[in-house]
Amino acid sequence: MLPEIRRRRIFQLIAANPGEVLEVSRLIEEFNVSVSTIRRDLILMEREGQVKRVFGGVTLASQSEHDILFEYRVNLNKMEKKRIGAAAARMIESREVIMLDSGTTTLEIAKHIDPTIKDLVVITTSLDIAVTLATRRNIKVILPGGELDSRTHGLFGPLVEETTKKIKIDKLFMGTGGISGQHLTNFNMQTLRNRRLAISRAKQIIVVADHTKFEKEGFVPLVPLSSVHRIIIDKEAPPEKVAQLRKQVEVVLV
Amino acid sequence: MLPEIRRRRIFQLIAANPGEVLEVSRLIEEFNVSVSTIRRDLILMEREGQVKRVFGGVTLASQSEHDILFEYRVNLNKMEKKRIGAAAARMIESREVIMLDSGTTTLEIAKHIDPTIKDLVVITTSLDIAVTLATRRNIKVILPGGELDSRTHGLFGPLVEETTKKIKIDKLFMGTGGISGQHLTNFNMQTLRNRRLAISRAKQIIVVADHTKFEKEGFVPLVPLSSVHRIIIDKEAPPEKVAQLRKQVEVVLV
DNA sequence: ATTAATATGCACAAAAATGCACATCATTGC
DNA sequence: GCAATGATGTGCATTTTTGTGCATATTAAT
Repeated sequence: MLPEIRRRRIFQLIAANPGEVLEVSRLIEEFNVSVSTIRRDLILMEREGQVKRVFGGVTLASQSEHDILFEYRVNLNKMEKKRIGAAAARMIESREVIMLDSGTTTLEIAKHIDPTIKDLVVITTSLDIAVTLATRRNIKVILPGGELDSRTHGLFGPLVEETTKKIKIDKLFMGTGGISGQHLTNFNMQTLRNRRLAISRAKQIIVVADHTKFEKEGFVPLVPLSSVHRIIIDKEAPPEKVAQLRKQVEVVLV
Repeated sequence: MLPEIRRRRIFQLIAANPGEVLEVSRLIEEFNVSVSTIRRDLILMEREGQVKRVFGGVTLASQSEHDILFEYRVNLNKMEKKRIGAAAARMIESREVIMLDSGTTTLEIAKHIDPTIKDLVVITTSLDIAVTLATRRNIKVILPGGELDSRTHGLFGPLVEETTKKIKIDKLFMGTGGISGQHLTNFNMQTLRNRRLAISRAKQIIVVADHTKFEKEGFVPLVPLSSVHRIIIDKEAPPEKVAQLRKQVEVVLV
């Protein structure tokens, strides 16, 4: 059996009974491998953040099931998103009001926010971001309300707009569907209005995008690039595209 | 038995009778281990802050279930909560607008909603419920917005109220801090206003409570029992208390 | 086919958990 | 108060689990 397959099976066994502890001895029997192998698997999986090791066994890292889904998606993430997220997080300062759009890259921003930051207010349409930041005492998390989109775990609709109208945002961190010539583009009509409104309320707009966004093109132009203050992209981005981009907006390569 | 499993079971035993003191001798019998072991467990658990040691035994560190970390709470009285949740879910019908309060019991309601239900609208302050229902195509999930409470994973504050004012609710499913004589009680001032407002907007109010709620008493009266239409409790509830309750409100035992 | 990279099992050292004996401390009854 | 009783804390030997280095096997890459 391939180690990767074994590890997935192990995870399935653990996830089958959330809240329970699965014994190492049980896993040894199940897969007919040595203690060392199982242990190394578990160490690996713990580093990934999926599971928590306890003396003699393992449990799920998070007890509520929805965190599982969410952890999965994070693991599908590329290193680039983590780098982008970390770079963006360094731009956040104490006592600011920031808005985090929903998306996997913005989720990485949330994960990288300085743990010692003071009195930060985060407004987000992303449930995943909200849950990630929920335990942070120094951060006030506010959700604008709205209807829930099942695929993105993000909020949309008139409620989002209503709330957005009322607030002032220091920094808006936004993902994008694609980058094309002069515009950021969007795939989704529903979030278009919400995003435009958020942009209008923000002092500074920072876009995060991995290099694949140059190859994609949403069917709706969102905003002209010139209205964005800064864009953070990973180094894999094609240099000629980056050069072109630099004419219109400050580009940060990470 | 793994030490971690034993400690979890110990915690469950303590939480099964909140307010009562669980004796060390009882635990020794229960797990067939030495005094030292139990004692070391309790010292550890006390350091975690979840439990308070007293001479000869242990109690919950706090009276309010809401002060217990969410990860621990979901596993408390799990079976009872599942039964209650299933019963409550059977009362939900297609094309209704329901509101689900945040809490571990209401989360069980969400999990048990009939998969074939049609055009249900669920308004909830609970992120966990929202994520649980997110993938259900036949259910529209709406969050009222608000500030996020880390312990309950629930939303609170003026934003919740604003949204609540605008909607009509067919059925409101609500948890409670405690049940005392004539009133439902609350531990939390923050959610008090939100809950009262929700009650005023709902045609039918259904309260879900496991039997431990009889032993607890929040410090703020929430609403008189008479204003509730139905209350769902598990069979472990003391019969005399249930009888008393029946005088004022329809009681469903599961 | 050869080599490099990874995975596995084993032996042994380190750490954790457990039970026991004994000293100390809290509680109770007188 | 003061002794009796029972609970608590501590040190130590024993058992179990964990971590580590190394040799061997397996897989992937050229």
